[in-house]
Amino acid sequence: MCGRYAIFAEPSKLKDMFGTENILNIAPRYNAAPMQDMPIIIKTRMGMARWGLLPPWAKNDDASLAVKMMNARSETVHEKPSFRDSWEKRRRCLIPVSGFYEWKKSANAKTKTPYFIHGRDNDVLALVGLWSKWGNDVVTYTILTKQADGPIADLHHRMPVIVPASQSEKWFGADTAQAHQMMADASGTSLAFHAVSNQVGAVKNDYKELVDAVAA
DNA sequence: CCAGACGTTGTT
DNA sequence: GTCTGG
DNA sequence: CCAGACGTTGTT
DNA sequence: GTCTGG
Repeated sequence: MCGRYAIFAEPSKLKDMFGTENILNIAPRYNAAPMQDMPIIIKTRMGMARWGLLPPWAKNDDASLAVKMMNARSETVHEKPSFRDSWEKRRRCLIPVSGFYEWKKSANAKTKTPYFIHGRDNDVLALVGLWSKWGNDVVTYTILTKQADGPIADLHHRMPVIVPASQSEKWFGADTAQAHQMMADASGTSLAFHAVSNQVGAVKNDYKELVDAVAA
């Protein structure tokens, strides 16, 4: 799945990659966590939104509800009450990430090791997601997931749905059947990963060395 | 009818 | 063990 | 996702 | 808001 990630690309590079009409002056992040405001792309605009989808019918700005919606299974997203509305109304987004983290438990489950997963060529990855608006100004999003393939299948059996940035227009223009097809076709074969410091576990830590390789 | 959930991953 | 905060 | 808290009364 | 469970 995807419960922590990094985005440290130059804002101008994101603008070029996704062809957005605006640019966001965002600081590099090495340890983005659910319930934080992060950049997302909706069609040709880039803006900030809070990670963890709060459904429009929520009675309050309910953090315990929203945080559970940080991921949505691509296979069943259309039928879940929490995501249905966003799915049917094509409230799609792309989440730019430099890479994301997964924790692998040891065989005896006593310890866990964090890994940083990134594109083999270190390009920014475009994760697909859905967004929702609650009230007048709470915009939230979720990251879609699917069965893992490629090198990281050894690490985890689920992974975020990743599409080439060049398919941005296709993603936003697709009907729901085509969108499902795009997600089914998404692959993790061009990913690579390495073990990183346990320091990434604490959300308060947010510095560039977190993505550096350490002995596993 | 009302009350309560509404999610994922991973582990058993 | 379970919930909350980040 | 992980880390860290998990409580009350009364006082300022 | 809508569905499920009781």
